[in-house]
Amino acid sequence: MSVDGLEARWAARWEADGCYRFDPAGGRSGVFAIDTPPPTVSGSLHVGHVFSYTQTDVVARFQRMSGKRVFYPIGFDDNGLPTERRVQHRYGVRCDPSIVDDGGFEPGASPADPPVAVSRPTFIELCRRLTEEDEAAFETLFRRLGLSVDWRLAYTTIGERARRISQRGFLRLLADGHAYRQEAPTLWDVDFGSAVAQAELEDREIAGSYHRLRFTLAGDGAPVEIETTRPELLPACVALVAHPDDERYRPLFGKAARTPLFGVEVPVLAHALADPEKGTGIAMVCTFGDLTDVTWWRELSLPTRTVVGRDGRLEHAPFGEPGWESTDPPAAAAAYADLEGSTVRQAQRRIVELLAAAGDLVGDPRPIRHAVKFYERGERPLEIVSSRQWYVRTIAHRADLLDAGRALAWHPAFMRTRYEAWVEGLNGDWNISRQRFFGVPFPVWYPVLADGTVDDAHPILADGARLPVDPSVDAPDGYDEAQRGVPGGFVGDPDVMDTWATSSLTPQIAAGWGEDGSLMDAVFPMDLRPQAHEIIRTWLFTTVVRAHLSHDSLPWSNVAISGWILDPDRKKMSKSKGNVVVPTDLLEEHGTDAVRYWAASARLGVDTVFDPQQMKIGRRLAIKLLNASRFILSRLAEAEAEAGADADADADAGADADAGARADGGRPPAGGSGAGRLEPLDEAMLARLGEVVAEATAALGAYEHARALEATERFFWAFCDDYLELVKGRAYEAGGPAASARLALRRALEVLLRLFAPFLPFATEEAWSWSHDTSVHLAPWPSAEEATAGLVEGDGDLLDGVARVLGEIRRAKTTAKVSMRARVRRVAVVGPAALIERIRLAADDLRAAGNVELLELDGGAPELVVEVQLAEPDAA
RNA sequence: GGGCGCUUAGCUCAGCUGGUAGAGCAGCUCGCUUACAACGAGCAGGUCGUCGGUUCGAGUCCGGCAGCGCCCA
Repeated sequence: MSVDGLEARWAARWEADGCYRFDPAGGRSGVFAIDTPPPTVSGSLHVGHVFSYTQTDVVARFQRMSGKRVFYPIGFDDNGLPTERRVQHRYGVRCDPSIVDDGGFEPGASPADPPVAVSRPTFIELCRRLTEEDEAAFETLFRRLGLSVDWRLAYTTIGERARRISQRGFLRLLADGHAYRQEAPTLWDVDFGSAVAQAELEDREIAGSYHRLRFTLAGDGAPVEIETTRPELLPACVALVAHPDDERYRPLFGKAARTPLFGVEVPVLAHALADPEKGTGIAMVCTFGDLTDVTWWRELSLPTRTVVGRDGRLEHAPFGEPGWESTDPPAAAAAYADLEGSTVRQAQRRIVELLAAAGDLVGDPRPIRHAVKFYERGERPLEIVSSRQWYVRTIAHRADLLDAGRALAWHPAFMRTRYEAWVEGLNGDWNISRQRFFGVPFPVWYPVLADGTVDDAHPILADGARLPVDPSVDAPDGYDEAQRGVPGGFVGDPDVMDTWATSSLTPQIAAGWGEDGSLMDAVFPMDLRPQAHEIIRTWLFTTVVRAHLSHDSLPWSNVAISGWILDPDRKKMSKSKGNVVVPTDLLEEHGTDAVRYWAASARLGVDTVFDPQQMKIGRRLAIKLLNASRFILSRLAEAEAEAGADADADADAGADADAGARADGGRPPAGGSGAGRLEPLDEAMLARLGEVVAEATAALGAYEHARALEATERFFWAFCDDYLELVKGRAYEAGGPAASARLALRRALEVLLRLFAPFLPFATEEAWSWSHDTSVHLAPWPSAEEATAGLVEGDGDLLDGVARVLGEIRRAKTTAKVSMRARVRRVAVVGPAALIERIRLAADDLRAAGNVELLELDGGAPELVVEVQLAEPDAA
């Protein structure tokens, strides 16, 4: 038997039959809704996708078989910066929003070099073109993987519906007072030219230097020395701060100090965040060097003197004018003239020279390594600039968000800690605007006043019926396009939303919140969010925020956190490390069920080593399942053929071809001619099977799919190795004992195929199809009672005892280096009376399976001891 | 610096509420047996990271330490 080729055949069949279509009719309680992660399509296909999406699919299939109507949509995350970067590299273009109409761009065979500037609409069109290609690749992979998603429910995060729902969601936040626009210090990546949110930060250790600078007190000219890693921000200095308990500086609080070079008088203030251990214990506050500066600036109500522009260069600073007062304006202006226009790095070198020349640099700069904030995709340290941005309130809801985290069921539970640490560490509201292009625009315009200035305070909001709108192309109601940018007219908000501002609405987008035919009532809040742990602070957190603010509920009741894939050196697999494995090759080589087996063997939250060996085991399991199924069914068919249409009890089971698809499947044998009750060994096997069903069902219900698979697999191998061998002979015969074996085999097969179905959808479907017309994936999940129905006793220990004796017989044969088929003259078994009596009930099967002539059972010993005496080898 | 997780056979991992260590793979030996040689049977292999505590009893519970990974500063 081969498992190759099953994928294409069954995937096509499932699609044609609409096997996994969601049925919206009926109540919420009958639905299991999954908020599937939309993969970032500009990223590469990755084994990680195969891994985590399989784990979710196992849950979906289990819930579907358990009678739920499974809402299992899929999306593709295509908006945002990763796509922009890919487009830039792929085609050799860059977006210049000042270009009005360039008539499009036809990419050549290779990227244009140097890059061609294109208009915003052209750039967006290129983004769409590329994401369509990417999405097709993902769809192919996911279909090949056998994900039981309803493809009719697919969405993209830049698609029209996602844009409309994002904009509608934004307008609703605004109406409810949960969103606002404000000029504020903003984390800024100078290369990308965009704001960055707290969630997108990462700390990196880089080299820097402490520079000791000499300030002077305004009154007596006494020196005050501070240390800074960013001397180039000296012209932006607005205060000095020391710890309130620091005796060295207490006398200075309230006095003014004068900056070197620029002669700007700044107050000396007290603040608890000043670290007496750091440097000289007194720090300069600049607008803005880091997030602590922002805190000081805000809490001490300091003025703003910005010098770093959005391009990362020092912009004009009008020393001598209001806000830039100096004791010596010409000298300040002269010093600054040397810095203006240069990058922060250049400015740092230059100002150190100036300070040294002026004698205000104390000693040499002292090299250190320190943690600096970077945008996670960026290459230069972030700057903090003052800019106008849209924010969503999070700080005000911190307590509620913590409660929400506690109300969520986390799998595994310890992952909640990540969420709580994040929420507790929030230091500002969520900045949702980005100065980029390929994203969802804000549905907002601003009036242009008569004097030509933009009236930011009175935004013009889009009407809900017009969504989605693009304010860079569409004119607001009551205006026409000719009024764009002219006095008395309007301008569009130039920004787009943070990609998480859209992704935080994936449940609402999938459910069509506010759309015609909305599924919200049927599927929201959803049951499950599967995702990886590194995006707890972004995707999970923002989704919780949106559901809380707009629906006053959790977005889902459960979250399943998958682990990472590690390479054999225990490093996270990633493209940059060059250690990724192409998943389509993997599926081709091992087969889908095999790869799924590997993925499903891993528990949630546990990082897992990429292990082709494990896939080989899965492949063997799938093949074994096909072989065992074929064997059992062939026995049944043969027996039926021989029995003809007579009253053999087996006819009952044989005719009951769809037992598994019926709620009352697996009935006990009717009182036919031969079978009053099942044989004790058959009952024992079914009793054990019942235990396995209970264990697997409980495990899957608790999101412990690996445990369910392990239990099922362990039973299955024992079933094949021992039970099947024991009853093989009997199943051929006629009469009650044979009928009992056949019924037990059929019932076990029916149950086993369904237990394996979520894990090995292709092999189980194939085997199931040999005796059913309907899909195993729509068959009811087996119950323990189904396995044990009608059992009189059902003593699992019997099976174990018999298996132990059989094992001893095998051991003897292996030790003697003879075939398993070799005859055994005598087997003497002693042991506890109760156990011996159980084994006696299966003595015939044991003799047949071991080819034993004489089986002696004696119940007078405390421990089970088996003595095996082989027959003389045949002369032949 | 604070926190979370992990550490069990050569490898990858199970061991849930404490009761004499498990699986698969790899290794070794054997067997073509009428479901399966892409298979089957068997053997061997571990002082459960370390130190201490609780307990009649600890891989399991508690604390310290070490290593690895991650999260947050």
